[in-house]
Amino acid sequence: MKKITINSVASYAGVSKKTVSRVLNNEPNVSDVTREKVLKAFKELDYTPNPIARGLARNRSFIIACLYDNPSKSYITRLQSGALAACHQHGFNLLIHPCELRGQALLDNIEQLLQTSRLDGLVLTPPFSDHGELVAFLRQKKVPFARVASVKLDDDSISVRSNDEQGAFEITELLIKLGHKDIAFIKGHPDHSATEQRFNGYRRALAQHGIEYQERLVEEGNFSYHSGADSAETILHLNPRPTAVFASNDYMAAAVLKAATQMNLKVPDDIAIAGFDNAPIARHIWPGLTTIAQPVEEMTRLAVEHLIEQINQGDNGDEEQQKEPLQITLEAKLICRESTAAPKS
Amino acid sequence: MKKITINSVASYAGVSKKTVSRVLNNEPNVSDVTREKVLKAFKELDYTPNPIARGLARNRSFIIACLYDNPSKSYITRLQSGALAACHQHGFNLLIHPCELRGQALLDNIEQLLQTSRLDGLVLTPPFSDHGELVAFLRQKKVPFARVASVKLDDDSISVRSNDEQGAFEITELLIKLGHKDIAFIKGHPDHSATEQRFNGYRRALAQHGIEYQERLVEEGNFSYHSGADSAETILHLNPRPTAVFASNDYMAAAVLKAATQMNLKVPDDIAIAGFDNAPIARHIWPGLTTIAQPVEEMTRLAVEHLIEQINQGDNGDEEQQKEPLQITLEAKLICRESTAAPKS
DNA sequence: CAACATTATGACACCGGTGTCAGATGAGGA
DNA sequence: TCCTCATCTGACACCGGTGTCATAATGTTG
Repeated sequence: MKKITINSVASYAGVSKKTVSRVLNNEPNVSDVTREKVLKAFKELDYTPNPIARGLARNRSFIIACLYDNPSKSYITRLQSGALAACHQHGFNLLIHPCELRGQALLDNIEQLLQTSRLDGLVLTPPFSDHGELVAFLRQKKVPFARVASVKLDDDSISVRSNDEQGAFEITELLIKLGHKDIAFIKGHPDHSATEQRFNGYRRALAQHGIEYQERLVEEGNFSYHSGADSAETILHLNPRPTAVFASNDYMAAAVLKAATQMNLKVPDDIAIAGFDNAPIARHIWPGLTTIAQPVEEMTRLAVEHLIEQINQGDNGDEEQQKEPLQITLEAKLICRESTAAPKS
Repeated sequence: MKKITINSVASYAGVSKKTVSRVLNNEPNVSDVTREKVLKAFKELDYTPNPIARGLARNRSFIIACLYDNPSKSYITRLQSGALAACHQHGFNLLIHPCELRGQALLDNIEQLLQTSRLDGLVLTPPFSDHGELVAFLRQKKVPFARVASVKLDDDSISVRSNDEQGAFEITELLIKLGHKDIAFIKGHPDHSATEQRFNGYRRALAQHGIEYQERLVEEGNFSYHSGADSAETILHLNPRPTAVFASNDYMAAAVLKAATQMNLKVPDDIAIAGFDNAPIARHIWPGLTTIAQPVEEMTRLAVEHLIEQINQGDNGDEEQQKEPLQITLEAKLICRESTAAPKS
């Protein structure tokens, strides 16, 4: 089995390389007759262009990388799956780049990534979406990028997010309407902008319903199960104990649930628990967690979709066509399960 | 900032392209003086070779793909992380390729993947590790591949696994030693070879301890939480009810735990539960699941490591150096948590 | 010192595509 | 009929590396 190159096709169809290339790229100025001949040759020879050669000639790699550092495996795989969907649709491939670094080491690492793989673009996911230095660095290097779940919408880059603040508001409001007044809150990782957003939603709901904000009810977490367990330890021993806990994600909520169960507290009767993200664990435990579902795949898919668009347009002439800011906010959805109910007394 | 190519370096160092290339690839026949000059030029110009051009010239892409279809997100990310570690160490990049297809559609899909990305090699993870047609297809196409967690060790390909049969044996034996005799078993997905292995371990433990195998205690699952819930429904309503349930993975075990809790059964007192894989959920729920931990990252890392070795050697002459079969089995480890104890009565 | 082996280096073609530009072809207008 | 212009097409250089081979420089042997 010998390799089929553009030359084979050209001689088979009786035209020049360049004409084959024209057909390949849907360029204008090819007569219908010629086009048909070439397309026929494609079929009969079962030709597939070599993306590497094409990449060399066009100075493109058709590769996008997805940068992440997130404790939630389900979140990561959902990100990946959305990114892949968009990539495949446009003939791109996806490189995954988990990265725990921060500061200068992060920039060095990314620089190396850029150098060694000649990426066409980068998808930033939390907590990198709002990493100021990194964003500035990429801008300076003129590397196209898109941000998923970022908050700072004050510029012209591509950004797709869901409404964390609103989600947190709704879940807090739900608890309030059930009759809870002492609602503990566990914050997420300070690097993630969602952390602030969710906290803001919590406070807005309290304020709007005339409930006083109590600092004693707020714990610092970092989105990991472990941090949730630590926070739970503190919260569940408060006196008086809050009647509800809203954790900034489901892993931390699951940790609260486990701790409460170990203390023989009934959930939701003795203490109501709510999470965020609708991770698989939210429905794998008993009682299932009331939480907020975000369209993670869709967010990433859209981000990559627009990123590829930008890459492709930057490609053909016109230098800096300066699209208008492209910022999309999708809705998050409240999901009620068994972990929330009215307080017992 | 202009691009630094091999030509810039060559003229800067006052040598030819080819000599630069020689230094780049650590080829022999370069005098120390020349080598130093070139290395100095690398440093001063901050040169990084273009992997795409190199790929074109050598007909290599420096890309490996990881093929998977697994319901467990944590398993997937662990696979990825092991594969990435090995890839990065050798200057390769990793493409992820989740794939739900089977039969001819699967082969077509892989063929397309090969065509469009010009992979250098493929890592097969369950359930593809033991997919006969796929393996035959890859062999015929002479695409290097390595298998993770495969069972059929009857040939010369690279394969890294852990001892599922032994793990299942140990966990069953643990239950038996605690005093359980009626131990239910939930099978995994029939496509995964681990399914058979774990079942074999279960039966061997029963046999070895003189406990009669009861078909009524065995349910068909598919490794998903949902299938575990279905099986649990059946098992927990058996009469007489078994005193222990061993599910082929942690998700199904978690489903059993949830179902049992909903039925007001105490775990482990009324019913003991064991899982397999040591997924995060095993320690995120209460009571924590007794389970088997496998070195998933390490398995994949080793597989990729050897795959790259094979790719690199196939590269330089000598055609078909026919290494001896490379098959590695790592140990799995029993982890005891709170979900197992002696039967109550 | 001639004859030869070995090492070091560069010229040049090549990998498989794309960009540039000049020339061929055919339609429409004077 | 001749000229102009728009549409097609191919020759050729180029992307940034690697492989092949010839040749120059050096070392080894009889």
